[in-house]
Amino acid sequence: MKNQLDRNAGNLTLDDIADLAGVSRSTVSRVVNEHTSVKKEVRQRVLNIIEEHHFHPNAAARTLALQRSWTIGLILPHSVSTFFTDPYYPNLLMGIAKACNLYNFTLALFLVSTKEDEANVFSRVGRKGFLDGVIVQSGHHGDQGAIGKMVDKKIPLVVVGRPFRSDNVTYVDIDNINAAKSAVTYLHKIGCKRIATITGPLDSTVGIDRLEGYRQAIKEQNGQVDDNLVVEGNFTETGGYLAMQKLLPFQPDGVFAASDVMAAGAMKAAEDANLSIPKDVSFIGFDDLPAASYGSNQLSTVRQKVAELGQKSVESLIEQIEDESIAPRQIILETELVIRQSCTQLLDISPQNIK
Amino acid sequence: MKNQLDRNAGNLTLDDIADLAGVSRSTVSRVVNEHTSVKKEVRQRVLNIIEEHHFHPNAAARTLALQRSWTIGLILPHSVSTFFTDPYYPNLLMGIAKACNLYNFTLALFLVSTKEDEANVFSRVGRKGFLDGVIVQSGHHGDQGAIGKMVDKKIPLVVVGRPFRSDNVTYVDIDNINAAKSAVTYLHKIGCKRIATITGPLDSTVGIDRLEGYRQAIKEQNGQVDDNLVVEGNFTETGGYLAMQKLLPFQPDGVFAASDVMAAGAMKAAEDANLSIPKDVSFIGFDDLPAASYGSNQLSTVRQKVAELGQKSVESLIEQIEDESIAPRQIILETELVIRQSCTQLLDISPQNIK
DNA sequence: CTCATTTTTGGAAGCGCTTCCATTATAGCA
DNA sequence: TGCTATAATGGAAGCGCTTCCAAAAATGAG
Repeated sequence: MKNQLDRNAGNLTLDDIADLAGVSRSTVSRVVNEHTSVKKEVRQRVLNIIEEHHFHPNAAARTLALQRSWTIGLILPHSVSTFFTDPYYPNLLMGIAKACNLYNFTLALFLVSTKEDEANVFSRVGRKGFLDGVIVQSGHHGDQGAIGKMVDKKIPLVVVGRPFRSDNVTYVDIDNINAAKSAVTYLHKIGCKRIATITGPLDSTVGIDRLEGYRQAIKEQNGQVDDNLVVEGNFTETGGYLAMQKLLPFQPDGVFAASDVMAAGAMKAAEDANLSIPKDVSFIGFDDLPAASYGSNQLSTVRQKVAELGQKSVESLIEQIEDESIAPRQIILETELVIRQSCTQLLDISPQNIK
Repeated sequence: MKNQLDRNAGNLTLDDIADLAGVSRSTVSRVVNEHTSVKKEVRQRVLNIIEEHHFHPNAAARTLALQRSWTIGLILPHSVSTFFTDPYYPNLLMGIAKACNLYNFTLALFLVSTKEDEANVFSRVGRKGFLDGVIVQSGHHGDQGAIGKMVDKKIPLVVVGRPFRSDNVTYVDIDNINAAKSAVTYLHKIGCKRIATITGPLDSTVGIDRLEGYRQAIKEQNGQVDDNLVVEGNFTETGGYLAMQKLLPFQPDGVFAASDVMAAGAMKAAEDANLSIPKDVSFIGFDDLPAASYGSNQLSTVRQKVAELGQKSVESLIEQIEDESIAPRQIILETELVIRQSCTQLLDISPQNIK
């Protein structure tokens, strides 16, 4: 034992500690795991030695014995362009990472861009003794495969954002349709007659739902949806800029963009075309990024608490990990319409005018 | 065995596969690990069964036996404000994640904000059987503790960004001093007489080094450093905006900002003060974010390849993991001055004018 | 058709931990 | 003081894998 000890100092095992404390391996294990059945003095003695030698039980051995790794996976199937361009992801990541810290879980991050990545990642994620559960950022058609596999393998799973096939899957999301609807309705109330929208990618549920909200709002105000006023964007600033350029010939006086980042691009395009905001055209974005709220032309937006989305998904996942029999459920978070200078002001802001 | 098999279908072990194939556990292990000493037909038979049952060896057991987890940790000691505000982090993350995919490593992400997090995270990171090595994003004084501990514990380590105490530590960085110097020198060459700088936080090596580059450039052009023209920023857009407001009274005609994000804020402030860019004041940023290069007022900048920084750090870490005797070394990546419309043009762009 | 080599294979130990079960020490009660 | 009930401990098996070592099978040379 001493031998072992010398051989790789600073790399003790339970046995080493047991020797040092003059007790058995089992007892040390009990101390580490806070079992009550250890005599006070013994417990203290062992604890001291552990402290003194900075002992940490080997993670792999623990995982093997307990079939629990205290690690959760986060799969971000990112279309490269938006990951480092739209603060949505970093925000989500922060929320998730913080929650992991809080509950003492480790976060394994998988950024998936190619088909190859996907196969690769899945072969690792599917492996036992590695992850206790998985969070998938979803919304694209392409994710269905991955999600299906998790469900089949009965790996505890939470999806962020409504997936295309949402039966039998726990997911966390906001009510995109109504959130979008309220923004467009607001534009109508302040007098916009030609309200345009720059949508998200229409192969994603977010894109589809926010457009649906726009449609519903227009129809409810007895309007016709004019296809010229609907342009598909891709959640990038450049995309917003280009989309706005397409819209300009049709002279919109209000624009609902499906993300703040696209709204920022669109506003630049409007300014470059010498339009004045909000006099000539009002803007509402979506997300409420920090950057939206300073400088001139502060952006009106639909606030969603992305970090909270992340936190809830972690919490819900942990629940599943701890009780595998929990039934799939949906968690829908609140959003809030935040009006700033990018919209002409509504004079009478009584409640019935806003919703 | 059959019993075992039924009990939890889809969760086979080596033994199960061995039974199914009519060979021993050892043989299956050899097949999985691609040892050559298995007879062709046997290997194929085993492979088929593995395929058929979607067998993946248990990760924890493997880690325990081999003392290798194929997982690396990334510690981002983020000051909350900049993580989801400056695309630097997402970019770095992307580079690292991609490299991990490439080499079939898993990435464990630790976002550290509070002291409590730090202790917490370290107790997990320091544990054996969990991570093969660690990448730390550094540059702040606060990181020294964490870095020191890794070094003490002999955990393979790569630091991104020059740490304050860089002896005995492998790190990956760019030459911030010279990069900043070349930007400021360029401003001088195009005729700016009152060149200001918005620095990064001055408790970070990036902040310090880029300021040092500014200083050196000014001095080399026989200038005096005017303290009124040096304002500390915090790598946020709002920070850039506020810093520029402080600079305006001193009428700078050229501004070097230590990040694109701050430059964007600063330009907004200039525009809000009715200055014209680049006629009244030229700007150079740092990073070359995608957003820098579109719309009006395209930003000149020092391009650094952040994703590559990430990739190199992974590669260097893997080298250390595979050969623990490798000596600490520094890897310095190239930067490039990219001139766009935010600077008045230099008519004669012959090489000697640029550097 | 032997016998010595070389390939292939199976058995068993070991990676470091948890936990069941049996055993010993302690306490409680008559 | 002796006996039972309880608290505290140690031993051993097991989590699922790799790999050393020895045994068995296949090969080739004489």
